[in-house]
Amino acid sequence: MAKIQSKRNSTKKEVIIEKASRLFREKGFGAASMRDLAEHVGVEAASLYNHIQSKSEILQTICFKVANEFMTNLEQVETSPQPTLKKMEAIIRLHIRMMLDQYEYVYIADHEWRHLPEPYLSNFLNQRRNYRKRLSDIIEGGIVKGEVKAIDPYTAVLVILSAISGIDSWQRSRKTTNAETLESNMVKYLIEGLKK
Amino acid sequence: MAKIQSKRNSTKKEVIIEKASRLFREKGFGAASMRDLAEHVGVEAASLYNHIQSKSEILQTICFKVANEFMTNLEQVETSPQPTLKKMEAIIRLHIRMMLDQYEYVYIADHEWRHLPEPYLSNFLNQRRNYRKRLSDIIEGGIVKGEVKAIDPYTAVLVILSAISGIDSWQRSRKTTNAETLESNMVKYLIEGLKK
DNA sequence: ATAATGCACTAACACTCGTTAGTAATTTTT
DNA sequence: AAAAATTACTAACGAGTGTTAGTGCATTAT
Repeated sequence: MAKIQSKRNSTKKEVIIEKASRLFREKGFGAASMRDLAEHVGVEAASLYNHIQSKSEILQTICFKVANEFMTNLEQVETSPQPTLKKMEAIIRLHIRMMLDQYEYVYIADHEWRHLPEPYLSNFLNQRRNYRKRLSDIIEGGIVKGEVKAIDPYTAVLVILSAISGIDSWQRSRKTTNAETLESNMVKYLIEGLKK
Repeated sequence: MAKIQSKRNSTKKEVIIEKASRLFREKGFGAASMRDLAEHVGVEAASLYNHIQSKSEILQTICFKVANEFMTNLEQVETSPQPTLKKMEAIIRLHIRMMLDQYEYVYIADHEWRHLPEPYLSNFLNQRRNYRKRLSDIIEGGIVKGEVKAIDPYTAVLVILSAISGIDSWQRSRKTTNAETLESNMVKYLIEGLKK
């Protein structure tokens, strides 16, 4: 290896992706330029290409990293023997926590996936559709077993996921509210709507 | 007046803004180009500037049009003598309906406001903060009067607004669900979380 | 020690961007 | 009918875009 690694335990590629995630969130993927990014990394724009292949490769990495993380967790919850409401609570809590401490990444996967080039775009949307379908299957199963109020499962999924992804506008406006309070308030509201 | 107005009852400026709203939503403000827009309007890019002053003027028009519409409605609800839950239901229903039939505009005001130039950006954010504060005041008033469950009002506002703004991802994936069903399912879930 | 690799640099290419200037045609106002 | 205003056009501007080529230095592997 050559020069100093800016951060311990991270390759330069990881540093680039980390800085990019911040930039993409602040300015949007389209408005963030490679020269912008290079400046934040502390290098010339052309040098970035020694570590990455393209601007959109960064976006792909971020989007699928997030997607995989959620998918992995969902599989664990699906195979666990908890009652439905506990499953949903676990999923909700994971989403909130991801939103709070991997804010940049999650935000981008939520809002900037549009700019993925094909075939990654279709792939991503398929994964997302699949994820939501499986979430709504959990809720539907809960209704059948009589553990959950009779509500349209798709609507419930929509409400839950959207509500959590809205935390971003929270983060900006109220840094005073601590994370646990927010999390428990949110869980309370969202789970209450599922209880019989 | 000169040439044909592409649509009855709308000036060319309105046509431009209408087409732009579609484009801005699909590609994002940054990625949508004036030449793109011109093509949709059926004119050369330079000709657009006979009707508008700049690209960001379009964004401003859209964002503040939406903001004003919500503000006007909020004022009506605030001064009406309904119980708190009815007030909230009215607001929720308006938001859902706006989302369903002014989708493009609302989406842009929700997602593309970042690209507003100052001082419009600050202005917009102030209005938004004000709107949310007043919403949470309504809920807080309901709690004091014992009409609403004791829940953190800000969290409730966040959940409600975010959930509704998530309808966009619905619109794309399930055109089969009719609007009234979606609206009533959503109201059910969101109001249930407020009931004692 | 020598060869091979890794990585940052400068320069540049081939676009695309929002926007302006200037002009001609058409329509509206006087 | 003459003057004024409206609006679409072509051409072009300067700046910014992602990205590639090519060079040279520093580190690693042989």
